[in-house]
Amino acid sequence: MSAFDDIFKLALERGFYFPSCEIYSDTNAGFWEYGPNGVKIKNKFLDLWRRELVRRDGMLEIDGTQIMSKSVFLASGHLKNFSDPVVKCIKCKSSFRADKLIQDQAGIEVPERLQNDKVDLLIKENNIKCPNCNGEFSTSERFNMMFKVEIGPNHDEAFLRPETCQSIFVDFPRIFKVSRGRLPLGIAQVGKSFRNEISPRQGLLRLREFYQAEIEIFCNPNKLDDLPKFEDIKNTILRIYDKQQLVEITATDALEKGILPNKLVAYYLSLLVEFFNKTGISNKRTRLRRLSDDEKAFYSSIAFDLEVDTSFGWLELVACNYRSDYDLMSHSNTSKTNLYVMDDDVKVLPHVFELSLGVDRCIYSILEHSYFIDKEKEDRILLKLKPYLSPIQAGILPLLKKDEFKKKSMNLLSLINKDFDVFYDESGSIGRRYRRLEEIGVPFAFTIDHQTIDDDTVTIRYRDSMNQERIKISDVKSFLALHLSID
RNA sequence: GCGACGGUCGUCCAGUUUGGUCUAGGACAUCAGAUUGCCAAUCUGGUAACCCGGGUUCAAAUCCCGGCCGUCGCACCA
Repeated sequence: MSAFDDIFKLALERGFYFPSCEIYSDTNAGFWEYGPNGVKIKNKFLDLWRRELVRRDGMLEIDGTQIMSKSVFLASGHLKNFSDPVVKCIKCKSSFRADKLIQDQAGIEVPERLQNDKVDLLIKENNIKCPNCNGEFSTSERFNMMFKVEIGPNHDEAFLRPETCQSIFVDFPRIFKVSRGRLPLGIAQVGKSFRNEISPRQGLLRLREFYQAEIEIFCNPNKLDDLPKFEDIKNTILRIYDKQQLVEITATDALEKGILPNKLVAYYLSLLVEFFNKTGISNKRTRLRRLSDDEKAFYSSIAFDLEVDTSFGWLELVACNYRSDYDLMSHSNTSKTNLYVMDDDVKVLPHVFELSLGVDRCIYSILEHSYFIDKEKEDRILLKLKPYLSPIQAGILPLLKKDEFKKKSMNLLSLINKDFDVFYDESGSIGRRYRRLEEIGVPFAFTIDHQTIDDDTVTIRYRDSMNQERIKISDVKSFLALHLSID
């Protein structure tokens, strides 16, 4: 059984995530729900992201709408780049851009918005055949990854955003102004994005509706090395993969050797790495992969992917793109809005460095890297989640199902359940209850036993070591606060 | 989207070849009770499923058709 199967089974059995609308048979692939435990991990993961990136760097967070107007995507290039007519050979199944074929074989210029039936007619009239096998073509289809929606009684065209960052770009001028922003300025956002993937697969790894946590750093392109806060991360170790080679190198050395282009990129990649070091994803199984020119997105001049090693191989978790002024320039032109800002008395159109994180993939990776089977102890399954990411932080377990034990348990529960995610369980043997807790990653269990009745102390049982020690009930709150702290 | 294979309690599996005691069975999980009392104990009892729609038939989990979903491969993945 693969690690993916183990996690998938655990996710279904313990309510981390599961297919959307699963009681109906017409549910579509690529849509998944987070159950109670999944939501708690996701929220805690995002809290960590905010702590280590947004607050640490003084970024501003916004929450934009998921439906955005057509003009946004005219400017962003999404409409243009994803409305190509595609035909498929019936015989050999190869796919081709229909407009390219018609141009190549018949020399006819095909207008971009030509309707599908007209495209099909052109193919028929000009007797265009598959260049591979000379086979016939199917009727043409348009692949646009964006979901179209209709607004109001006139069915005005709008779209579900295929990436959250467009909100940040279009909101930039107001935020910069009203927040009295200064370059470099990070604007962050967590939210849903939507892509109509052709074949979504593998649970949370490829979704049609998914969470992104994106950061756009707006900067002065002439000051990419003028960054005093670089000192904070100059010794951060980065694992950079380029041209089939992995180097482990400090941020400073990476700059000096020209592996990273400037201090701004080095700084934010370092913050990102320091954040991931706190997620429980094994540092040795991550890398910053430099993308080659033919892999990069059309808007990107420098691109690194933060990747993690999983049972599927290397998986992209964060796309880090230097988007230059591509976005602000095109939004400025399309909307006819001035997006220049003042930086030290000089007017600049800011450049953008982006850290675009796929939340769902991160959650999966954290689960996979936390999953252990303890062969010594009857194959006990445990999720060694960081305590601050665990969906439940402590279990409260009466050793006996007797009234005085239950009463003490309830007292402890009400003492801490507003500040922490805790779970009370009296069902089954004490060993079984410990196992149930560690399977969802609960790091601590407090057991109310005979001695509790005498002296108001409880047993703490640790998930990873299975060790036990005693603590006063009055100290439980501070114990948790201490052991759930991040640094 | 194409091709191959598959879809049965929460999970894993038996049953489908050859339609009929299948009123769908087991294990684990779960719930209740008893017993026990610090690492998945035992006993008793319970809850719980044939992916959806249509067809063939006296009779469909089983055969046929369509759809949906899943795994793998191809293609796609700004």
